[in-house]
Amino acid sequence: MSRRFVPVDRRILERNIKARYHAGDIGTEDALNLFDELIQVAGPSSVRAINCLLTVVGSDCPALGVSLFNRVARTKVPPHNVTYGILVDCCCRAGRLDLGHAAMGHVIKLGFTAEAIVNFSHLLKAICAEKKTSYAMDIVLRIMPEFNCVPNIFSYNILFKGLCNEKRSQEALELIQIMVEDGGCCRPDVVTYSTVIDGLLKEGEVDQAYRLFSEMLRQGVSPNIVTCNSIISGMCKLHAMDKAEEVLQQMLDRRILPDVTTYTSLIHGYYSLGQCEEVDRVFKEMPRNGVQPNIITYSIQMDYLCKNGRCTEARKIFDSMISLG
DNA sequence: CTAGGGTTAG
Repeated sequence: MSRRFVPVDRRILERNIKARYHAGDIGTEDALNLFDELIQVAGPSSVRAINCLLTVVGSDCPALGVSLFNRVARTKVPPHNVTYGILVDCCCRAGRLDLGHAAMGHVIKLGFTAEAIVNFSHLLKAICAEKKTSYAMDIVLRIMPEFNCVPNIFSYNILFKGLCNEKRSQEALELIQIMVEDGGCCRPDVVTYSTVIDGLLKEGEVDQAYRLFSEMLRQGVSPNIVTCNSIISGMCKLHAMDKAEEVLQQMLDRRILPDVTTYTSLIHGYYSLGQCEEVDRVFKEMPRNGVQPNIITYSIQMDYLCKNGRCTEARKIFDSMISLG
């Protein structure tokens, strides 16, 4: 019998699993049943179908994903690097960073490291979540290169998020400068800048945040609606309304249409400064850009009115909301 | 088949 002979049953099952996975048509229960079925007849060709099933189960219940992996390990199906990637993610999300490290140990032993960039990302994210970003930085800057695994922008962006979460946005700024000056393949992108600008604003550094936003534009990195809303919201919370308006203007210049979140942030900011004329101006501007207030916008408005002895006006808005549905 | 950022209130 040819070694490349794959039993028909197995092949049909594998093909069926992959097709259903790509159609988004496998729930956790289905995946468990299919796994039981497949594992009976599984061979080396089954690993991709197994990866699909592990992904489904693991994203719903990481601990169950780990136990399925252990069942795979007892068969004659050698896991791929990707299988280990799914495993690392399951371990980390199950709160078992120790097992995540152990799984990476297997990846290293099996010589998968050069292609294990995503596996490292899962681990880095979990390490940063434990506020051990310095350790994550050591992995990115020293350990990964030692294993010929070249860190990419994802690796760095995980570090940036970790630094900002630890209120170390100054170090994040320095790292951005190093990446820009290096001019290599790993330049800061929209996620990098958005993350660090957000971190600076959460530390109250309006001027630095605004400077970094300008730097981002100068570097030719385009913001998106999500980026802008984050910046505008942060600036409004710090009562830097002039800066928030400048960012709004930059949005309009770049044909990024403000949405209800953008305007609601501005309205909240102006109310908190007691600048009702500005609030009125924003309310008038919204429909001109095709944006309607939502329940949050009205709640902010009613909150302000009630706290300033204008309950009758608030009541009118409340009633109008009902008639607006 | 596995990876990164964010937003409006109370």
